Amino acid sequence: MKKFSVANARNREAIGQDIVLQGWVRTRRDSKAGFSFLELNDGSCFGNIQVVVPGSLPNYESEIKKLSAGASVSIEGHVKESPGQGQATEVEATRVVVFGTADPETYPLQKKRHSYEFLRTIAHLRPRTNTFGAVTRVRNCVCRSIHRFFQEEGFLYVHTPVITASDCEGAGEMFQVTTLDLADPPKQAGAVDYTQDFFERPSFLTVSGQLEAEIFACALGKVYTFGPTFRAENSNTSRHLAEFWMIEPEMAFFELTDNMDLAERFLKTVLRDVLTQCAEDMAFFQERIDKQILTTLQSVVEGDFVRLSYTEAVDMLTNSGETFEYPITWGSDLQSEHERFLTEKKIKRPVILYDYPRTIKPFYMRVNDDGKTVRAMDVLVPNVGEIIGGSQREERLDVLEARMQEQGLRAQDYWWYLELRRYGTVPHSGFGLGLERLVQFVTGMTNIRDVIPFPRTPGSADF
RNA sequence: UCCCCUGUAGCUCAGUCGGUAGAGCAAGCGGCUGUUAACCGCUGGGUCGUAGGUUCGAGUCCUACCGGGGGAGCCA
Repeated sequence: MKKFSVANARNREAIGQDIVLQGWVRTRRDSKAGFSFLELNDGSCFGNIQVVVPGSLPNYESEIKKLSAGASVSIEGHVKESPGQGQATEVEATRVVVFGTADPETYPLQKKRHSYEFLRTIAHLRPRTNTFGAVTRVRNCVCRSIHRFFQEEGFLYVHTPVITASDCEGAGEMFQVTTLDLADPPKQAGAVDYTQDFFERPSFLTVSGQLEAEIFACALGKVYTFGPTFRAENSNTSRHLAEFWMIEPEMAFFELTDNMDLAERFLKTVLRDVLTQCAEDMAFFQERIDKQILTTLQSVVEGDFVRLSYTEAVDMLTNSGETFEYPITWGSDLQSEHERFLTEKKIKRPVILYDYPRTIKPFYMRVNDDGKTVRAMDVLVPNVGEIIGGSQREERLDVLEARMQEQGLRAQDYWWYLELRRYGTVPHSGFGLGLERLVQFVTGMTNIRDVIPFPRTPGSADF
């Protein structure tokens, strides 16, 4: 007999076949007519398959009648059209093998709604819930779509290092990596002697692969990274993780408008793929998580992103008539409330803001001819806020050196980065996208800790 | 890190003005049923986050700590 996934067995085309199904019991309902219904799920799709188990099976009284949520089984049976409502097919079991029971007295998952807070405390079991199954499948779909998009656009997937010895990435607090004995580190003149550490210098977990990605873009054209990223910021919000996955494309011969075009095309492709490939999971998010999610995603796919310069955005906010907690002044960074107003209330679509004041952006962003702004861009989406941050990179050696000096950075720490400008420099651009924020946006899940299998946040690294 | 809220049964929560603890779901038992968040009845289930304090008396008021949530900052 052939093994079928639940997804395949639920398909009408399976009717008439003798199959094997293996998975976990979601519920059991008994009929006093002498048989039982089992709802079985194996992760292959959102829905369960209904298995009808006749009372004539030899282990019916001894095992089947004791099955409860969470038990694991292997079922041999015949697929037929279901006479009941709610499913196209069902399986009439001829044999049921119980792999493992799940004592209902102690099994934490019940046939009811649990809070996400509680489910986080049982991260080893929460993938068995409807919501986390759906999140996991959508997250997988997003990742597949990301790779497909870049591969079809001619990008090379490059692996930038997770461990970095340069303390100069400047994108936030870093986790230090060391093999020194922290209780008694070797010392030299009162300070820790890092020449005795594993890499013979202080080293850290990466906060961005961008600078290394630029190296490959400046040799091979279009590249992207997709890997884990670490921030030791003590930020406790529904949009931040200490360990998250980031996608960073980097393109030679791309100016900022090319960068914006790519970002827009990229997001639309991913959303379109999720809508078509995860329809059943998305219907669940629409029903139980966010009643607007399908129309929101659909409108993003169909319409153009609105592009506004920072200066235009400041004017729009100033003239909006809206009262904000924080004042709007040209030259200071926009607050969350400002960004949310633009993308959720005023424009009600994704917004790309660009040409930010140079004083609030990092050294590597290209300075505009006005001398006051840089070629930065942020993509803002409803509900999540900033989902993409990127820029055209400064390719002029002298300007870059001046910018580093302006921001108090030592040129020798960046010697290799500067050499990219010294030898065959090219205009280039790129952006960074947080995978979990994208999954949040797509699913409507409000807490980022519920779109990653094992969230790491300040004070929390269980499982 | 700051501000606000919160912690009561396995889970989700109620608990009034300070007077010895409640519901729904889950579980166990029984009934009913081609059922589908099944339904009906009965039963068991509690160191009220922790430690102090006020009081004749604290789930309730006060303080500290711990956990969780929301918002802010930082960012992706």
